[in-house]
Amino acid sequence: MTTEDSKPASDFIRDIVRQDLLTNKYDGRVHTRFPPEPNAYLHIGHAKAIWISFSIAEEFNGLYNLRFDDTNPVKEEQEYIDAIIRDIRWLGWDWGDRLYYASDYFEQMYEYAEQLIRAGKAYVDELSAEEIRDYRGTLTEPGRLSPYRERPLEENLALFRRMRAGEFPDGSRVLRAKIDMTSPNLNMRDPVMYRILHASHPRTGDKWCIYPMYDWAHGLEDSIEGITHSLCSLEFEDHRPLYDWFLDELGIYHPQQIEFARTNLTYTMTSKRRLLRMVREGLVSGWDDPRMPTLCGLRRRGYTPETIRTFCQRTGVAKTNSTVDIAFLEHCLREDLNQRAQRVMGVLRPLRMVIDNYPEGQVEEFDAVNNPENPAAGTRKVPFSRVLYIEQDDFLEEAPPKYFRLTPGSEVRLRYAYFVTCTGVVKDKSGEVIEVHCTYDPATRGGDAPDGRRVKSTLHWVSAEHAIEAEVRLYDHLFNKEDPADVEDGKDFKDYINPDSLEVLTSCRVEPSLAGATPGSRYQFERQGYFCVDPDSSSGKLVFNRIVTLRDTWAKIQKQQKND
RNA sequence: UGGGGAGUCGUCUAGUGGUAGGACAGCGGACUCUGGAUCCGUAAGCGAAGGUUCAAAUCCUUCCUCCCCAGCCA
Repeated sequence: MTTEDSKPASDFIRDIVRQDLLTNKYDGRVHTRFPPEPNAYLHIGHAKAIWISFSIAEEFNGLYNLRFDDTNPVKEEQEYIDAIIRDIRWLGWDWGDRLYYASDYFEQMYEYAEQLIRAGKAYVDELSAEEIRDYRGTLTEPGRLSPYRERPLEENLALFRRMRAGEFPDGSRVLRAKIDMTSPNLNMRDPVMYRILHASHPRTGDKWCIYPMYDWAHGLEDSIEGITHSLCSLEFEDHRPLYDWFLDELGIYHPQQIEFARTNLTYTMTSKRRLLRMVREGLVSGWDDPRMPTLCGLRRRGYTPETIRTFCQRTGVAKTNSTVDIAFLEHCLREDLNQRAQRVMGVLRPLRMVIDNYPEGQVEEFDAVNNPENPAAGTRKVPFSRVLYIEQDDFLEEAPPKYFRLTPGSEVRLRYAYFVTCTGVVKDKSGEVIEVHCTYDPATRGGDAPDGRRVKSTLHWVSAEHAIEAEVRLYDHLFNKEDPADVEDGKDFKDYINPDSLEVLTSCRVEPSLAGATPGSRYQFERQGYFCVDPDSSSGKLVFNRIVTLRDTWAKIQKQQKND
C-alpha cells in the first residue's frame, strides 16, 4: 500500500480483539468473515465492511473467509457471485482457499433444526404469513401464541421432514423457534427458521425446497467455520440475542457478534434496491457505470484499490452513524493519483492557436517530465509546431480580475515550449472566437526567459498536426442532493439525479505519446485532472473517463466572483 | 407510549478524571514551468441541565435529539 497510513488503526473492535487475545478467549485465534448475499453488486459501503473484517484478521495474524450467504434463491444469482469475487480480489484481498457458501451447510443446518425440534425448541407453524404478522403483536403490545405451538415433538419432526420432502406448497408452513411471544425484542417472538421456497438455487439447484432464514443460518455458518469475531452492521444489534440463543440452545461453538456503523457518503446512494433500480431502469449504463458507487463502477472510473483502502482506514470504525463528505474520498484519490499518475497534455475543448512568427513546417520536440513526484518516471518527447490547440478556457477576450491566462496582448508560457503573446483573434459569424494568433519569443525556448521576465500562467497545448483525437467523458456526482436517500414526500430518489453527471466530449486532442494507451491506465492531464482509459476504447479511438478534477483554485475564484 | 443503539469543530475521528488533538471541507498567505503538488497560518466542537471532585468530554442523575426493529429479506 503506497498511500496507506503507517500507524495501525485502532478502534473499539480492535480493542475487543486485543482483549480477547489477552484472555485467550479463542485460543489466541482471530478469524473473521465477510458474508455477502449474492443479490447485487458490491459498493463502497461494502468495501468498508470488508476492510473492517479482513484488515483486523490480517493485523492480528488471523484468517478471514469470504462466505456467500446464499440462503434466498429467489434473489440470488451466479452473476453476482462472480462479480463479488472479482471486486474483492481487485481490492487486494486474498482469502486463500477459504471461499465458502452457506448453501454448503444446508444439510448440517437441517440436522441442527431437527435437534432443536427434538429439544422442544422449534415447531412447525401453519399460520399464514399474514396471520404470523398479526400474531406477532406490535412494538408496544405483546404477541400471541400460535395455535400450532404445542404440537407433539414427533408431529413437528414428521411435518418438518415432509416440508423438506416437498409435500407442501410455498407459504403453507414454516419452522419456528419457540422462544417468547411477549419479548420486547420482536426478533425473539418465535422467529421463523425455515420457509418453503420451491425455487432453484444457483448452487444447489432443486435439491432443497426449504431454505433457512438469516437469523437461523448466520450463527451456524459462523460456528461451523470457527469464526471468532462476527462483525456486522448496526441494524443487527437487535438480532444478537437471537444469534446467541440458537448457538446456546444447540450447545455448539459460539463466536461473538459485534456491530459497527456503516459508512455513508454524501451525494451517494448505496441502497442495493435503488442501485438495482437505476440499472434496471437504464438511469445508468450498468452496474459498472463510472458514476456508480459500486466497486466495479469505481474501478472503471479509475479509482485505485489503494485509494479505497486508505479511505476505509482513515474514516475509522465506530458505532455512530456517519456520512463522510465525498470530498474526503476525493482527497484520498488525488493524493494517491498525484503520486502515481503519469502527466500528459490533453486539450478537452480545443481552440486553434497559430504562432504567426513560427516557421511553417518546422517541428521541434520538447522534453516533458512524466511525473514531478517521481523523478524515476523520466521524461518523454512532445512535438511542437506552428499550429496548436489550447484549451478554450485558457483564452478570454475580456479578462476578469485575477484571470492570468491568455488574453489579447498578454504573454503566457506554453508548457515546456515557449512564451507566446496574443496578437489577435479570428471570429466566426456569430462572434465566437475560433482562432487565436500569437507570436513566440525564440529566446524562451524550453520555457524560460533569459532576461528573467516572468509570466503569470502556463498553458498546456498539443500540436494540431501531431495530436490524436479522443473522446473524454466528464463525470460529476450522480446526485445533486447531499443525502439522496432522504426522499421527501411525493418525490422519488430519481428526482435527485444530477442531470449534468455525465458530459461527453468527442473532439478532444491529446498528445501523441498516448497512442496505444491501454484500458485502465491512468494519467494526469496537466492542469485538468486525472483520467483513465475506458474499455470502450478501440485501436482507432481512445476514450477517457475523468476520474476526478485537480483542485481548482481558479474555479473557486470564479464562483466567488459570480456570487459577488 | 416497547426494546436496542448513538450523541466531541460544517464532516469524519482521537480522548478512557488532569492544557479538547488530527484529517477533510472553509478562510488567508508563501512557493511554483500544472491556478496541480508542497509549505505556513487561521477560524470552528464536548446535545442540555444538575450533581460528585482540587479537577469532568470522561463518573452519577434527569432531560433532549437522532438511528434501528412489527419480512416466510439479509
